[in-house]
Amino acid sequence: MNIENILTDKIVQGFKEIYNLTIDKPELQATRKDFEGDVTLVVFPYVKQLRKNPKEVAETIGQYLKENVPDIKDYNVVGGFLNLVIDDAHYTRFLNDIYADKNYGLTPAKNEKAMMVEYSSPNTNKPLHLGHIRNNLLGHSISEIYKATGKPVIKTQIINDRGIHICKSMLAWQKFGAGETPESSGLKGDKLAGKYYVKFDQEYKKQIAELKAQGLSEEEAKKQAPILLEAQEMLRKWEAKDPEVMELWHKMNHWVYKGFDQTYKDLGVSFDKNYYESETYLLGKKVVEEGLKKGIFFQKEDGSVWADLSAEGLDEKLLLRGDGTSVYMTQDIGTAIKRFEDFDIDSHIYVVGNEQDYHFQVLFLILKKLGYDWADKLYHLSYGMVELPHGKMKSREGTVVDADDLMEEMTNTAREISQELGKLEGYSDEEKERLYRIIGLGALKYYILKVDPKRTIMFDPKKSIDFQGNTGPFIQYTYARIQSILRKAQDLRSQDYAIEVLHPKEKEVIKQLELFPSVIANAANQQNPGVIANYVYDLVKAYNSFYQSVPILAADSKNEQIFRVKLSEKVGDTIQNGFKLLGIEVPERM
RNA sequence: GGUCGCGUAGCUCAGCUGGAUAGAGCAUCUGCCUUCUAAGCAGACGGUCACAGGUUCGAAUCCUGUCGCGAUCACCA
Repeated sequence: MNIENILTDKIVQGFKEIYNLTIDKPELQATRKDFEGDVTLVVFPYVKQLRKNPKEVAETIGQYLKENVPDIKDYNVVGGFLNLVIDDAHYTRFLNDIYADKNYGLTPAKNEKAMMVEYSSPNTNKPLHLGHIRNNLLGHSISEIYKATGKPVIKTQIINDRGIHICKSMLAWQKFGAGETPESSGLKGDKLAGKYYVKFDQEYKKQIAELKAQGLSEEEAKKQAPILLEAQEMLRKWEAKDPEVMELWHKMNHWVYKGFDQTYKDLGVSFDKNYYESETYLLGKKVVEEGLKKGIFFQKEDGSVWADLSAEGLDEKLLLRGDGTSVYMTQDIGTAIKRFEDFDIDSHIYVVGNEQDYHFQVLFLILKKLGYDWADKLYHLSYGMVELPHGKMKSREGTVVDADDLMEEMTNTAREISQELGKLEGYSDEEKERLYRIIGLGALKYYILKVDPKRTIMFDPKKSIDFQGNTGPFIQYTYARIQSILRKAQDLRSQDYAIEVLHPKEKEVIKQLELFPSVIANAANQQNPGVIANYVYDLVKAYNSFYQSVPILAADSKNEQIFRVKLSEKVGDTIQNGFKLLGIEVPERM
């Protein structure tokens, strides 16, 4: 049992017995390095009610804890701070207790309803880019983190496979593609579709220029360009299920899905269930119409249906167009309801960029108005944009950082650094390449996930990402070194130890290990994988400091060797488990 | 203009459910590879926590206002 739980119970009991005062479980903090002690209780909050001075209260509680908690060896008081010294025996015992549990900190799946997590949600007219990488990493990681708290999770994406943008790439392929396929061109399917989406835009711009030369205004030209009219015509045909258009649509989407699958696989993310916009885009209509009958929504003269959210401090929001067709909001209403029908879930996270904050605010409000009791169990995991040094990514200006390219670049950088350092000599090329990928992707994933999701990330592709300091490779490197020790000390791992006194650095490492379960809970509560990343970093810092200052395999006594090897192994396990929550692999060597 | 988010070291970021003297990495500088992997360790340098008020024993953290940056306020998705 970790020391904090023991102590907080005793502190509550102490206040009751001594002062007859009932208090909440206190928050303990780590004692500052410049003071003696391991954990600290701040007594200021209680002195007011007790009308006693802080020092006296701290002394009294300190004395009580020393007498009643065997692991409290001593205490000291500085102002209103009660610093408690914990016996080394507690820490050696703690390591022993958790040593054999390979899943220390992780809670097995509880028997309760699942949570659905939606992320990625790509358009099928262009490849995935850096923004999707942040989205996918967050979605995958938050799913893993919830699973680690025991919550069953169902991962999903909504694939935006319909609409004018899809028709644009289909049309351009039809006109200029000359039958090109992924096989014939050697391009990934999503790249091929993206190529023709760009092609469309080029042609469109050309036509606008021509029309302007003929005397039309910019606005008129934009509306009248023949290629745009053709695309709109294609969308109408699609909605009428024209066989020829449907066939083309199926063919190109199939290419794109295959390309996405490859990117997802490389990125290490996956989905339990896909939803397609083409299958769900009409769903919300019925619900909205029923809501209209019940008077939850209202209708304007042109027949359009609206939600009035002015009482909630928001505007009116369109739900159905005058011609009865649905909009984005309508679709999301329908999709949410369908998901709660399809699956036995009690909550839902949408991993979507913060430019849609307002959309989700409105969506959740509308579902609540419609009377769904799960409406307040919907969360928008809103994340900031990824910005490049020149500003935002714009696909039309070619400043998009492609997801596949970026992953390859990271692998290349890992390869260069590794070769420069002369690491991995003697391993097969295949093995080396596998490790370069693990390291390169580790750098990328860690770089993105360690930052608080709501913050905008500044990403400079030229400078690329560091491999030193607070980075994925730094942590992976520590893991690899631990594995090296374990290979050499195989025989020590099964033996028992008896340690009386700990090296201060060892104690710091175990204190860090003690925090792991609560860190996972925090990460889930805050929906922030960065909490895990920064924790693992702290653990590794503590371990490295220990590793450099005391020998592990050449320790003074056999007991110490065993203890230190086991401690190293546990740190390795925790790095691995922590990184798994971030979707980052860990190398046996590097 | 309304709403929401952000503003901490030269740069990238922690800390934010109020607690002791503000924490890392990068960059710059100094040491440490005959010892378990130096992608490492130890140290130096670097701060009016955007600004101004307020709340209290105590504020980077909570409240109000100001400034700066971004997003959003579409019969786009």
